[in-house]
Parts: sequence; structure tokens; C-alpha cells
Amino acid sequence: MSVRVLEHPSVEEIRLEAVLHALADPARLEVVCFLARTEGEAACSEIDLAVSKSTGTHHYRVLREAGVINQVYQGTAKMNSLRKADLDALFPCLLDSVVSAAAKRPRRDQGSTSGAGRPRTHQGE
Amino acid sequence: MSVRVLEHPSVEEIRLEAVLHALADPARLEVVCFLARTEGEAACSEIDLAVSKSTGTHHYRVLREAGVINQVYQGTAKMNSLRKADLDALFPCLLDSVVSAAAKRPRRDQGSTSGAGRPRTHQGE
DNA sequence: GCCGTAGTACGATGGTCGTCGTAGTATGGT
DNA sequence: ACCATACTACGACGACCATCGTACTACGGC
Repeated sequence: MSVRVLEHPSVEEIRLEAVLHALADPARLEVVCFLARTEGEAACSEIDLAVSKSTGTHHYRVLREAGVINQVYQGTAKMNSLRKADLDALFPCLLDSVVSAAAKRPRRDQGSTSGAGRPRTHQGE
Repeated sequence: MSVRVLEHPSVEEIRLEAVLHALADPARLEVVCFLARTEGEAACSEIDLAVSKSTGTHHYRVLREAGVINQVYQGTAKMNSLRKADLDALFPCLLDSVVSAAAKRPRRDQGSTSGAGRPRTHQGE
């Protein structure tokens, strides 16, 4: 009886171009910013993305395969967290500067999306 | 009698995703790293890219339209420079962290390409 | 004027990418 | 066992992207 295990690139396999490519998409940047604001990890279902569920699955896979996020199953849910330590070691300041740059820009969709802007705290504890 | 003028996006028009997308390509990253090492500006012909001239033109256009580089004609040559001040104002630390991350990685092609790794100084003066 | 050089518009090609719906799998609760 | 939930593999679609060759434009030197 095995729990589902997901493949992640090792630190040596993480490529700068793949990371930049992963971060260059609005939906994936949204996920990364959400996780940057969240202590610990967050399930996919906690993050509202303005795309279908199957597209969301695609985007999470791109982030994982680029080495930007760590994913682990807990029951049916997939818990996500940034590989901040790895990315900061490989590319110092990159993640922080991207996240803070994304946070500063004017957001047009902030009024229309619910929940994506803020991580839920103290839920299911 | 007009000199050829190139369109550049204003600071307000520069988008984080477009910048990240522009930097996510190996050839374009090569150009940006070259220009980061170069004081002042460099002509396209000074930067050896491992692609054809027409593909090179395509890549320079992507960088310019993303707002990463400034381009100006001097005779038949196009002089390129990074829009460092603009990018640092918009996305503090981003350009520096990308460039230093790119500089740190092991380069497999460094032995096979000539000149791209180092800007030529005191040539044609 | 011609010539050499730098760079390009155009069109084509093949691959990549983001998108989605559908039918499916895996899990935990009952 | 069933059920609800989270998530996904698959295939499809249309747009985007990187690539190149060809014929071209613009420029400065002579």
C-alpha cells in the first residue's frame, strides 16, 4: 500500500531559464505569490485560479518540474510550498525580488477574485 | 531625411511577466549578461549568438519590446544597452539577481563559443 | 554612383504552450 | 461496500514561439 509520490528535480537539476519561464505566466505567478504569503503550505483547493481545474493542474506541474514548488499528497489534497531555501541558495534574491515586484504592481483583478488574494489562516486546525 | 527610430515601451508599459518571459530564453539571457558586463552599450555584431542573424534580430526585438534593453541606430549598427535604471526602479534587485544567477551556473558552451563570453574593449576606437 | 556591412521583413516550418472537457484515479469518511 | 472530494491523464484546439533562408533596406566609405 503506497502513498502517491511526486517527482521533484534535485537542486542540481533546477535551471534558471526553467524557473524564469515558470514565473513568467500570470497564473503561476499568482500561485507563487500566494505561497510566498503563506506560512507552511497550502492545498491547491485553497488557491483560486482564474482557469479551469485541469489547467490549474497543468500550471502546478510546470512549477513543480521547474523546481519552484514542493508538492506532497495528504489524502486527496496536494499540499504546496515554495522551495524557498533551494531557490535562494541557487539564485539569491531572485524569488524575493519577483514576489515583491508582483506584489507592487496595480492589480485589476483583485476586486473580482475571492480568496486568491489572501491565504486562509487557522482553518482545519 | 530621418534616422531610423525604434519604439520602446514606456516605464508604465513594462510588465513583469513580459520581462521574465524575455529573460527565460538562453539566447536572450546571453545578450542580457553580455550587456550587464559591458559599460555603455554594445552593437549586435559584437555579441556572438549561437543562432542565425534573423533569429538574433527576433530575440533583440523581444528584449526591446519587453523593455529590457534600449536600442539606437548608429549608422548601420544597432547599439544596445540594458534599461537598468528603469528595471531597478520597477523591480528592485530582479535584474541583478538574474544576471548573477546566470553568471554562477556552470557553462558548457563556454569553450565552444568565441567572444560571447567577454565584451571586446578598445576595439575600433 | 558603387560597395560592403549591419540588420530586417516576410513567409515558412515544426515545436511549444495554455486552454478546456471528459472520463478517470486515489483518498478518507461513513 | 458506497459516497464526496481533490486532483489528473488524455486528447484536442488554437495561438504562440524559436528557428531559418531569402530578398531586402539603410548606412557610411570610397
